Formats: sequence, structure tokens, C-alpha cells
Amino acid sequence: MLPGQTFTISEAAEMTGLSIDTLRYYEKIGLVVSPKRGPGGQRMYGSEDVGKIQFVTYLKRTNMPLKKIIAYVQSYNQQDEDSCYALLDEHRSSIESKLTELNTTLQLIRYKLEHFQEIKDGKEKGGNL
Amino acid sequence: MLPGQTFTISEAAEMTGLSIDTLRYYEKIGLVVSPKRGPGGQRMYGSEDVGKIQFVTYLKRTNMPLKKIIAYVQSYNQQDEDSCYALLDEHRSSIESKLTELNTTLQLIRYKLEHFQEIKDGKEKGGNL
DNA sequence: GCTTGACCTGGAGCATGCTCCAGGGATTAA
DNA sequence: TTAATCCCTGGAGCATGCTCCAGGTCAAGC
Repeated sequence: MLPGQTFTISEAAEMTGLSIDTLRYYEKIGLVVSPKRGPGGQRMYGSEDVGKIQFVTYLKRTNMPLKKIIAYVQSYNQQDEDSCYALLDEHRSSIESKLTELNTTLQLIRYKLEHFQEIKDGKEKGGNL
Repeated sequence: MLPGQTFTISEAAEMTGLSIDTLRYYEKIGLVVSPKRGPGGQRMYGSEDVGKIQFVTYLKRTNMPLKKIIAYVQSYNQQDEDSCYALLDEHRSSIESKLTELNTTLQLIRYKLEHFQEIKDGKEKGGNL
């Protein structure tokens, strides 16, 4: 990407995998900093803006609530490093818990799938649902 | 648990970690089979009922949408084994994707946390947010 | 000049998943 | 007998995270 290159909202949407409406919504709730405006008031996203939005999408995909992402983005913008670190570390920990939980249930589901025939025939006990 | 033992709704809630309101809500939307009623119309959950609800909570904690859980529970109750298997297998696959996604973002977050000082000082490039 | 297409704003609407409340019944303990 | 406690139903309300729409602007192409 060239430095200084700008993108329209539809390009930014394409690049981040968000919809145009979602981008505007995120801006409205303070999740994304308002980009510069071009003539006619159209949004012009810089590549740095797009990068930030992309990181937000990573956080979002790991189930971080938008409110927490907003807190993080605001701490970042206020250069409150400690708060940034703390929020990110907290989220790291929550992802780790989630990984454990998912792995546990995955084991259970795999077990059920492997033993489906037996469970079906009632040869295995303790299998509800 | 004794066979034939029954539990009140508050006991079932306690055992499954759901609220009483949530249990009734799940029953209303068909996620949980209606338990027997005692004198006065009070719900009496059998240990099998509780086991089923517990499995539902596992699925729920892995982000399976309630509609899909309902489909699964209904297939189970209709003894439609093929459908049960297919739904569970689909969910297994979605958990596996989620695990990959979480791991990827976890790496990214750990990297950011480890290099926080440098990123903060602008010694590292490419670190947005 | 006129149409087309991309963009704008503000606000309504929607899907999901609960959560709470009013109004009422039955049992239990003092 | 009365109060407390637990339960019931039906329905309203709420938080989250979008998604859609009406009504309007602006620039480019024919």
C-alpha cells in the first residue's frame, strides 16, 4: 500500500470484511476513529485506518464485546498504555479460558460421534442427547 | 443420584448453572422437554432431564445458536439419528474452526503483549492498536 | 440537462437470548 | 390465621450487534 493512499468506504468494507453499514455503525459508537472526509463529505480511509479496523475485527471474532473493544481503542487513542495492556491481557486470559472450554466440549462431541452407533443402540450408558 | 429422584426448578437451575427464568424460557422455545408436573403444577425434573439440560449448556457454551440446539434436541426426540449425527458433526467442525481462529488471535495478542514496550516506544513497526 | 451510482444522515427495525414483572396459587412454619 | 416462601403464567422489556430505509447530495457519463 502506498503511503497516503486512501480508500472509499466500500473499499474499506471489502478489505476488512465488514459491511458499509457496519463500518458507519462502528464509527458512530466510537469503535473506529472517524476517517478524514473528502470533497462532498465522503469518508477517506487511510491504510492505517484500515489496519486498525482489521485488528478490531480480530478482537471481535474472538468474542470480545464491542464495549470492551471501544474501551481498548479509546485507551489507545489516549495513549493510556497501562490500560491498553490490562485490557489486552484480560482478553488474552478470556481467550485461553474459551479455548479450554471449546476443547473440552470438542472431546465430548467427538466421543459421541465416534460412539454414535453404540449410543444409539443403547449399548452405552450415560449418553443423554 | 437415585433413580426416580426428582428436582424442583430451583434445584435444576442450581445443578445446571442456568437461572430459573432461563430454564422456563428454554422449555418455552422447545430447547428442553417439559418435565413432569407435581401437585400444584410444579415442575419435577428427573435426573435424565437434568443430564439433557447439562449437555445443552455445553453446546451453548460453545456458541451453538439456540435454534441449532433446538433442531438437535428435536431430532433426538424424534430418534432421527442421521440428523442428530449430521448436526453434531457440523458443530464439531465449527468448533474446530473457532479453535483455529482463537489460536491465531491469541498469538497476535501475546505478541503484542510481549512487545508492548517496544511497540509503545515506536521501535516496532506495523503495530496498529 | 438528466440519469446513474456511490455516498451521506438520522433513525427505525430486527434477531438473539435472556431477564423481569404483575398477578395469583399452594405449601410450610410460627 | 397469617406471613413467608416457592412456584405458576403470559407478556413486556432489555442488551447486543447489526441491518435497512427514507430522503438528500455530489460527480461522472451520455
